[in-house]
Amino acid sequence: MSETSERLLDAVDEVITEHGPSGVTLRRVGTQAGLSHTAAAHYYQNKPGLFTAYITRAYNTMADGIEAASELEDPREAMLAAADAYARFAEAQPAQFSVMSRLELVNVDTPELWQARERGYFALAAILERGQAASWAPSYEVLDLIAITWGMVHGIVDLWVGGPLAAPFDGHQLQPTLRRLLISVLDDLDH
Amino acid sequence: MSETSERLLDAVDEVITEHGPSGVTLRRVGTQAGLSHTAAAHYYQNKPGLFTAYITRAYNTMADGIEAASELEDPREAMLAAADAYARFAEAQPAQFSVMSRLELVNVDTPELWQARERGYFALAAILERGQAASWAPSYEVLDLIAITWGMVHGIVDLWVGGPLAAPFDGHQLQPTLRRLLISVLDDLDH
DNA sequence: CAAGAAACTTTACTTTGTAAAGTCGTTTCT
DNA sequence: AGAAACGACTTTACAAAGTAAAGTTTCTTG
Repeated sequence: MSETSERLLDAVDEVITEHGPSGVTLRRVGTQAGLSHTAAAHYYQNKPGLFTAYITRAYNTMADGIEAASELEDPREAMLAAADAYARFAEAQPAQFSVMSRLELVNVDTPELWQARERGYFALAAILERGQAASWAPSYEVLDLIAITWGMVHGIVDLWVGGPLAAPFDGHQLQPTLRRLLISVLDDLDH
Repeated sequence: MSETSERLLDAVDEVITEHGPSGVTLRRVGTQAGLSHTAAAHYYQNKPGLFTAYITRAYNTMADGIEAASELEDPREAMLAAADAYARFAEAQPAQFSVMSRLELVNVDTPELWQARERGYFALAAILERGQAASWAPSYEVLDLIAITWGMVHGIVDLWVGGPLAAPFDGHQLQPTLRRLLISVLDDLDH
């Protein structure tokens, strides 16, 4: 990863922020980075290649936060911290969050991308496995716990950020609300 | 809604299925519908206009399913049926589901679109209000219940359809899995 | 039956993605 | 040291796509 190729990914951020995800053009990205209109294609082959790199970096950034959370000893606290990290990332990097799930923009057969996506999954699975070993919610399969918690966290964040949940929750803040809801569900799961 | 304008929206479906969401071009849609390459622009002004109409129709179709479910007497059964409808729609109309949340593709200031999006929300809210009135999960605010259940359903479906949950749940089917998980959570919420 | 409107198509122009070849400074080989 | 090769881009060129504007044909309506 050279200096310049990183700068191009930063330029994608700026272009998305200014013109929205579909306002991203290779030419604009190049210009934004202070380079020629073909610089992005030079480094990343083509537009899918650029998005693949951009989204892979986003997943890795997000996974950093989740992995950091997973280092907390208490699995319950780790889970809440992971959800916090998720919500914080979505709000801090809306440009990135808004395109992370857009598989049609990327080259789907890129190992680095899948690896980056898996990091968050594995970190979460580790937290829940520890929680289960510590007799927290022992009656559930780990896989089911992942689906419930991750699904809920992702779903609420996704429906909140520009989605149909934004209006009814107007005036509330995502992060504390998500935390409160997750605590409720975790408490209920744990009996 | 004339015959022809509907046919153009069907053509969008076919083009997405064949070329993916970013393979949608006005020219292709026109050709696919057996018309000229500017026909879609003629009916819907421009590309965002076409997507706005397409996505609005998708939300309405989905809302039909949820509203039908909400007519079941038992609120718990209605909730499960609504989740079923959600998952069934996502699997039956992957082309539509894959672009429904892509706000950047549409004209966001289109009342019909927001109306269509709200229909599902209101139907769900009605189910949960009835559930609460019937002393089902009475300790929760309706808004929180919506966030938890809808968030979980949407999140799982979204992470499942082409997302990172697809791999670990390989071999399972979305609809029964979702139903099972939702039942668990509803049972736990209801104590 | 004439006048206009509806339902498109044709033409034309601009933006964008991308291939291919070019430039220019730095490294490596002999 | 001088030539060859390479890296890091830029320039040029072209086809696909969005869209504005004007044209054509067919249906309505007075």
